[in-house]
Formats: sequence, structure tokens, C-alpha cells
Amino acid sequence: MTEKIAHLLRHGQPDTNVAIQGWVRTKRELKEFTFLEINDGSALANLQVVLEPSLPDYKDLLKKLNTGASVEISGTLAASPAKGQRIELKATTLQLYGEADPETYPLQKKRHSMEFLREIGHLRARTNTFGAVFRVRNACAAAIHQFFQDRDFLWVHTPIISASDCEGAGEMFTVTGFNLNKIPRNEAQEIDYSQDFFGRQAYLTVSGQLEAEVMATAFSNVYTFGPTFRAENSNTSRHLAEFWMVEPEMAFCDLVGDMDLAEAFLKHIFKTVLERCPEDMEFFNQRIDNSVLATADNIINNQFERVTYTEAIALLEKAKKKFEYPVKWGLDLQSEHERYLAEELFKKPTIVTDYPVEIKAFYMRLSDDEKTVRAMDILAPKIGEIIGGSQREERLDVLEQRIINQGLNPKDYWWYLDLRRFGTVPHAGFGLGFERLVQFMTGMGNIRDVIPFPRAPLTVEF
RNA sequence: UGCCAGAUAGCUCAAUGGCGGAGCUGGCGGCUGUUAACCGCAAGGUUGUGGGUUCGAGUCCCACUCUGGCAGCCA
Repeated sequence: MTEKIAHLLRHGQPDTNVAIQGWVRTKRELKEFTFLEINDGSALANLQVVLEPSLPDYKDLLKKLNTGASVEISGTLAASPAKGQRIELKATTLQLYGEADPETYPLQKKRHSMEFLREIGHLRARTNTFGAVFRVRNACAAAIHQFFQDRDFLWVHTPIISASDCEGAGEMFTVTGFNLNKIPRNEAQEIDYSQDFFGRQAYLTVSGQLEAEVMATAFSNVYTFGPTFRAENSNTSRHLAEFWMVEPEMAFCDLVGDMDLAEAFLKHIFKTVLERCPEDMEFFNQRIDNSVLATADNIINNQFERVTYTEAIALLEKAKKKFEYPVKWGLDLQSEHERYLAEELFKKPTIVTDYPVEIKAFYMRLSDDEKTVRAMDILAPKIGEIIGGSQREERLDVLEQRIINQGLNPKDYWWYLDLRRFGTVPHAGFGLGFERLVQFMTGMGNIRDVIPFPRAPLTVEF
């Protein structure tokens, strides 16, 4: 039976016989024997394997054991006589599964740029950096489920195809069964979606929130965790056309409870990932961003700053820094303002609450002053907005008026309004961009490097 | 989508309008319980695409394509 390298590096004992399977990272040929570094993805570190000339077909094999080749090796573990590793594997048999021609294999025994690795998306997971990223991404996902499951939140599966262009947020991808060379049109030459698969225009979802609210009014506490889509032509280091979102929704909860949950949530994820992936996190701190561990410590051990939008505006007006965009009550905070608050002023995650009603979505609960809504954004240093949430408007008449005021048709939201018509409750929730969390955690500069197969404008090859 | 920068060897980058270079990788040889080993040798090029200016263009001009950064939109 083969064992995972991560397990052997941690628990392997000298003089035990083991077998491993993995890919050659490097080969160092000496006169009397050869060192191989084998990686199977289970850990950042490689297992050092010692090949001696007594190995069958030693000379012939050596020529084929190049970076990228896949192998199964069995042998005996031994305490390493040299520094650099606790144990090593002395090979007795070696099976070569697949060679990797060193003349054409793109991954070299050297550092590559992220831009180059994006061009070989099918091979980049075999590098140290991407191995660490995707292990940490997995640990984040597991920690998220654990956090909610421990608190009796129900994981609800909201649809990927949706008819509601909810929130009026962003451009949406249309889902159609039409033959695009023969699209039915009506007399006005408009596309006739009544003849389409769903009988009306359908889209890829931009958020599971409305459906999560449906489920929260039956199960009290729920969360979604799945892909969402935006057809925006955004070309930045923190936007994707397809990304994963986490959206908890809680019945009988107000904005303070929402913020408390969000803060506990982020603390739990950072703590769990640090415990589970210490080597990977150390790697990020050394090679990617030397503030990663300090940031994690800051998140885990400090209270987040909480300010109202009105207070934030006052602080920005007092700031000595010159901003490109104006600071004025009623205008939305720009990236530079968010970064100033989180990075320079408070130097930690900052929750801004109670935004002007005009710049936020219709479903956010109107405050008694009728000028602000019970919304909150959590601003993270470097990343900007990582969580956006709100207490939802639970009053039917107020919600209907808000929909109308935003130029939307209440009829399109009939089932959403029914939630307020029948057994309405105060409720609140938030949305977390999963890739932004992984970015924040790892210090990776570009969001396209924290998702295995990034989708963005002109980017869909792998 | 806007602004800015860039595209030269497999990778990362140099090259005053005048003979296209280096380091690394890969190849060959040597050496060593090695650690992204080390030493030596050789090899490696339609300078992103299409036009233009010029005696002469990697270099200057125009267009296009792609990449990166920032911004907008947002998570």
C-alpha cells in the first residue's frame, strides 16, 4: 500500500518499508548515487529519495527520471545523514509511469513568473506556490463548512440558473437553448424568449441571497456556498467572471448579530487554516508576502474596527492624505478611501455600517432616520471589500416602496415579497467572496492565481 | 470599458537609429551526502502581428493582438 508523503514526513520511522507515488521535482546525480525529490501534492515539502546503482536498470532509468516524470517507488525509510530533511527513502524498486521530456516540459527547476504559469494552467498546480494555494483553498472551504455546521446552519443549494436579475447588480450571462444562428424574434425584432428553453430569459446567478432568504424563513439559519457569475468586463486583480460565494442568512437576527457572526467567521477560518496548513502559510510569508502571518495574527487576536459610514466620512475629511475622488456624505466610498481606512488608519479589518439609502440595494433595511440602511461592509487591508452584508427589509410596505423607488417592478419579486407577507421576521446575512478570502489569507496578488481554473474576460482556455 | 506600462532565446531580462547579449533552464563532460548543488563546454533568435519613416529599425511613427498595473463595476 502506498502512503502520502505528508504523512511520511511527519510520522515516518526509520527502517520501515513504504511505497510512494508522485512526480519528480528535481534530480541530483552524484557519482555513486542519485537524489530524487518526489512530490505527491499532499505537502509542500518533497520526499528525498536515494537511488543507488544496485537499482535495476539504474543507468537507463536515470535518463528518464526528469522533472515532471511520474513514479512509484518502494524502499526503506532511513534517518538522513545530511541536513535538510529528517528522513529519506532508500529505493529498492522504482516504476516509471510516465516520462516528461525535459526539452519540452514547460516547468523548469527554477522560479517562474505568475504570468507565465497562467499560460500553462494545466500544469501550474504542480508548482510549490500553486500546491500551497490550493491546499489552503481547500482548508478554507472545509473551515467554512465546519464553522456553520457547528452552529447548526443548514447548507442550502441555491440554483445556478436563475430568472431573477436580482439587485439589478452587474451584467449577467444569459442561459439559452436557442440555436444562435436562428434566434426567434417577435414583430418588433426583439428576441422572443417565450420560445426559449425556460419560456423566459434566464441567467447564470449573480447571488444566491434571495433564495437563501427563502430557506432562512423555514430553517432559521442557512448558508450557501457555490459558484456565482458576473459578465462585467472587469480586468483587475480582484475580479473573476466565475467565483465562489459564501452567503449565510439568519432569521431573527439584526445587523449587530450579522457583524458578530462575520467577525467570528473570519477569525475561525484564519485560525483553522493556520493550524492545518502551517508549512504552506510559512511558505507564503517567506516567498509571496511577508505580512501574511502578521495579518492572520491580527485577525485572530484583535477586534475588528466598527465605524458608521457617517463617522468614516468624517475621518476621511480629517485625513491629511489627498484623495483622487471627493469625500462627501452621500457618495460611495472609493477603493482609495477603503484602503486608507483599513490599511493606514486602523491597520486591521474595518466594518463600515449604515450607508446612505441611495447607494445601496433595495432589500437592505431602512433605518428610522430614513437616510441610511442597515448595511455593513468589511474592508480588508489590500483586498478592499471582502464581505458585504445587511439586515434585510422585513416590512412589506417599506420593501415594496423601495423596489418601486429603484425603478423595479414589484411583480417581478412576488415570491420575495411573499416572505414578508407570510410570517415575516427580522433577518440578516452577508456575502463573502471566497477567492478574495483566499487571496487575503495567502497574500497572492492576483485573484486568478487562487482559483484552479480562472474565468475572466478572454480567459477560458483551461 | 478608461488611463499607464510592456511584448527580444524554453524562462527572466539587457542592447545610444549602425555586427542581437547575459543569467537561469535544457544538452554534454567533470566533481561532490547532494539540498533551486557546484565547475567547465557547446547549443539556443523570422525581436508579438501588419503597415510606415530611414542609406540602415529590436530601437522612431501608426494600427491591431495579447499581457501586466491602476481605476470604474463589485465579492
